[in-house]
Order: sequence, then structure tokens, then C-alpha cells
Amino acid sequence: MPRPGKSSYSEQKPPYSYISLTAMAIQSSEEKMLPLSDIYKFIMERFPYYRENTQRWQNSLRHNLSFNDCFIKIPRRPDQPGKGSFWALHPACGDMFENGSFLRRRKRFKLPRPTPALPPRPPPDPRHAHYHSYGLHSGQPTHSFKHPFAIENIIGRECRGVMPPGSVPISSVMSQLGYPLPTQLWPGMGALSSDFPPFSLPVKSIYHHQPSSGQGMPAVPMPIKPTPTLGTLGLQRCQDGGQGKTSCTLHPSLLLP
DNA sequence: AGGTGTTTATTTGTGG
DNA sequence: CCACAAATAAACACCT
Repeated sequence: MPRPGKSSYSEQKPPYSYISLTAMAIQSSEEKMLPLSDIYKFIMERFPYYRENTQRWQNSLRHNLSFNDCFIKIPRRPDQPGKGSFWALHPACGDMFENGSFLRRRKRFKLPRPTPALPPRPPPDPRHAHYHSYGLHSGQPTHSFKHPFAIENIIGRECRGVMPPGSVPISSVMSQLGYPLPTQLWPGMGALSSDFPPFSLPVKSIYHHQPSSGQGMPAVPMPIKPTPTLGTLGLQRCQDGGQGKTSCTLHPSLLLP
């Protein structure tokens, strides 16, 4: 029984910040990661104070998970069904509370700044005057050419093919890459209809172009690895019908509704 | 609708 | 007193 005028032990707020409570929960787990609901559970089991006003402190805790770089989200694998992601501690945050105070950290853990934005590049010229190929890492122009589709021998190599299910014509990829769709006949093609005939693009050509987000198109994530993969460009590999060439199509996840 | 996650804004607390 | 960390509130998006 709590004495009058004095709160009982269980009513007292534990001297731990939400960050330290969360870190304790995560570190107590076998896999060093927990879903949100288990973090709640850990705290409520151990600290009776947090069995009340759950709406309030759980909102604060979620704020902390998102706001603090020391917490990272780990997606569930298909064999780990359940709600939400797993939360873990960023490996680089070390012992956040080495000063012994779980109430206040010495310094906020901040992730290094993301790579600086690449220098702006000129928009593609709708009159097909000059087009540039941009280095993936330098962001600097590497080649220039006259025709918007005259990229690394694309013209003459493109082929008509049967589009695999869920894929889109390379014309979509081209607009994704920041190139305008042709408004006139171009070599090797027949008359253009409003329904642009599907064709494909050699993989190698895609690698040499910096993607951009066009009007109404989702931004293509910039590749961060030295060797970009199709996936990082939002592309997927496909075979051209009958041609046997390896080509790409825009990944279905990037399709507009 | 409810759980999860992100973000912004404001207030409160702590340490130097 | 000041800077900064933490707590709180709240709006909102997304997903199941």
C-alpha cells in the first residue's frame, strides 16, 4: 500500500528516457531486434508506471524510433509474418549511455550527412540539339550526342519484341531517364502511332545514364554501389521476344497507376 | 478502424 | 542563462 502523500514504487516514473528504455528492450532480445509491439510489452512488463497512459507514452516512443538515427528499421522476411518492421540499434551508436546516466545521453547520435546532391544538370533539349550522358558518380556529362535516342548505339539495335507481363515499353524508361519521347520519325522505326511500339534497350546503355525524375514520374533511386544493378535503377531484366538479347524494362513498382 | 511510422511544433528538463 | 536533449502533442500517410 502506498503511503499517503507519497507515490508507490510502481507509480514512480522510472529514471530512464524512452531511448534507453527502447535500447534496453532491443538488447534484451535474442536477435537484438524487436517489433514495436514487443518493445511496448517489454517496457510494460518491467515498469508498472507504463501500464497507464499508454496512448501518450507510446506515441512518444514511436516518435523516438523515427526521430533518432540510433534506431534502424529492419524489414520482415516473408517467413516472419506480423505487423510492422523490426527495430534494432544502429551498429555505429555503440554505448549511448556510457556516462552512466540513462536519463540523458552525452550527445545525440547523428548519422553522417547523406551524400551531397549532385550538381544540377540541364534539362533535355526538346529540340534534340544536344543530349548528354552523365557519369553515375561524378554527375558530370561524359558523352554528348545529337539525337535523344542515339545513346551508345541504341539506334539500330533496338528491336521490337513481345513485352513480358508487368513490363512496359522502353519508351517509359527513356522518359524516366529524362529523355523526351520522340515526336518525329527516327531511324529504323516505322511510323509512330500514339501507341508507341515496344522496344528494348541494351542493359549496358542504361548503366551509363543518370536517371532523373520526370514530370509525374517517381524518382529513380540513385545507385550507391560502384557497379549499379538494374534494381537500383528501378529496372528489371527481361528477354526480348525471339531476339535473345538481354534487355530491361521498368520495374512494375515504378509504374504509374 | 487501428497499428505503425514520419514529421513538425512546442514545452520541459538538464548540464555546463 | 544558454544550448541542447527529451518529452509531449498532434497531424498525417500508409497498410491491413
